[in-house]
Amino acid sequence: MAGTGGRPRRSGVVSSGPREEILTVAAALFAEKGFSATRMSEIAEASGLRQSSIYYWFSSKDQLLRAIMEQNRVSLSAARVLVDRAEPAAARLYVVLYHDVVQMCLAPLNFYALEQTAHEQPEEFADFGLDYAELVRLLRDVVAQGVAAGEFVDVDEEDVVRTALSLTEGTQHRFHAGRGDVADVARRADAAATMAVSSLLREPGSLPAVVAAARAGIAGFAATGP
Amino acid sequence: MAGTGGRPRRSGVVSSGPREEILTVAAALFAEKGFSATRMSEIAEASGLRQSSIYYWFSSKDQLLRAIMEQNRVSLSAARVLVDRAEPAAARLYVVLYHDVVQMCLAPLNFYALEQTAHEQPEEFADFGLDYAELVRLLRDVVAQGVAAGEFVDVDEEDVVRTALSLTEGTQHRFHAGRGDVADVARRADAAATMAVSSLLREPGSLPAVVAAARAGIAGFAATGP
DNA sequence: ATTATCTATAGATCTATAGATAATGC
DNA sequence: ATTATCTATAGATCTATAGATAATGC
Repeated sequence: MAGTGGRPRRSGVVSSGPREEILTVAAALFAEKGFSATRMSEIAEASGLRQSSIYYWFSSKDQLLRAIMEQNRVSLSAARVLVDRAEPAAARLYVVLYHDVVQMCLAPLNFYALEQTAHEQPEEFADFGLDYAELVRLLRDVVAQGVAAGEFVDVDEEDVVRTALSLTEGTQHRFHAGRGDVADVARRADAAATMAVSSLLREPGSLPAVVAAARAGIAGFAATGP
Repeated sequence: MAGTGGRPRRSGVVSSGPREEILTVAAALFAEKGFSATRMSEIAEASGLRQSSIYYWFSSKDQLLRAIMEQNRVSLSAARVLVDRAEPAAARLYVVLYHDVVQMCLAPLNFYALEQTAHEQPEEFADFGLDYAELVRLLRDVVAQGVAAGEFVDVDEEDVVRTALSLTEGTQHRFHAGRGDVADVARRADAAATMAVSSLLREPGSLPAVVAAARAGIAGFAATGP
């Protein structure tokens, strides 16, 4: 990509792939200080560039955020696959919530920062809200299946799903806000998924079996297991 | 306070207590758009004032935020009182978590917005972090008491407390982000506290009794019951 | 000739201050 | 005389553009 031509940087920093580097740096700054409070000059400095050189790669600050969000789309793949599988609902719910935390923690940008921008520019970021709605729908089905099968106590599925997502989101926030250690992600994801699932189990003693089944499942769907 | 003297506003809006009104308006805007992205001119316009008139009441934008945070200090009173009481740990934990959600939801400013500013200006907002640490400590004690008494399954107290607080914080975020209806706060607080507590109970069937005991307790400590 | 950077700066904010103005109270 | 507002604006950013410059590749 790079390495061919171009005036040398004043900072002396050599980059292979300035575009990716700028995205990484910008995501970290947006997450730390917020989109609006982050200056293009700060992104440039952290990238070893002059302020205006960022505009060679991205035509505006908004486009920069757009590019980060595309990298960062919260995937629904696990939920989509698992909603129709035969495993117990508890194990499937665990897997999806676990994934949700891992994905948001490993993403460069705090989910809430992303969400706020989507809220400010609804037309441009409409797909974002659609993904979220689909995740809610899929999880509601899984919870309903668990209730129907007698695995879960009788609950309002909508409430439970919203609460569980508040938990995964709150967990990723605490991680990002505290400059969390990547080695910690699996532990936090497990804690969140365990809390949500075991609050639903009619039989608390079945938790170890649920987690074991879920881990077998996680191996099939995720890069990072507990 | 007001009503005495002063040039009339160009907007015609009459205010008794401009200071309080500005704080309310500013908190709403800070929560919605973030501190940095909110302009003094927007706060002024929403208050029926001209931009520079805000400075008659607050010497700077930072002072405005400071004043909001002081109004908004997350209270530890319930936790402080309950840590030493004789009720079952489950009921006490429920009460504190319930309160935590209610308080953060009813506060004018999203807790995370506040936390971010505290993070940016650590010297000025040191008390904020101390309050949080105390809450963690108190809750850890309550959970440890529940485990020792056999009410709760055997867990890592630190993990559980951090996870439970991620849940209450995530819940208030979802509330503030969604322009939640105040009538909904009790329901959300109950959902969050219930999820955390019932994930710990050794005997899930005891949940109704726990919630009943907690409600009796809530009446004693809070303005808002479920 | 192409690529990637730089310097310089126009134009658009945004915060905060200075000083005028229009009420009420004495 | 005091209070609370207003208008006007200085000064400090901050984004984005224009055009120059210094590499490599042909």
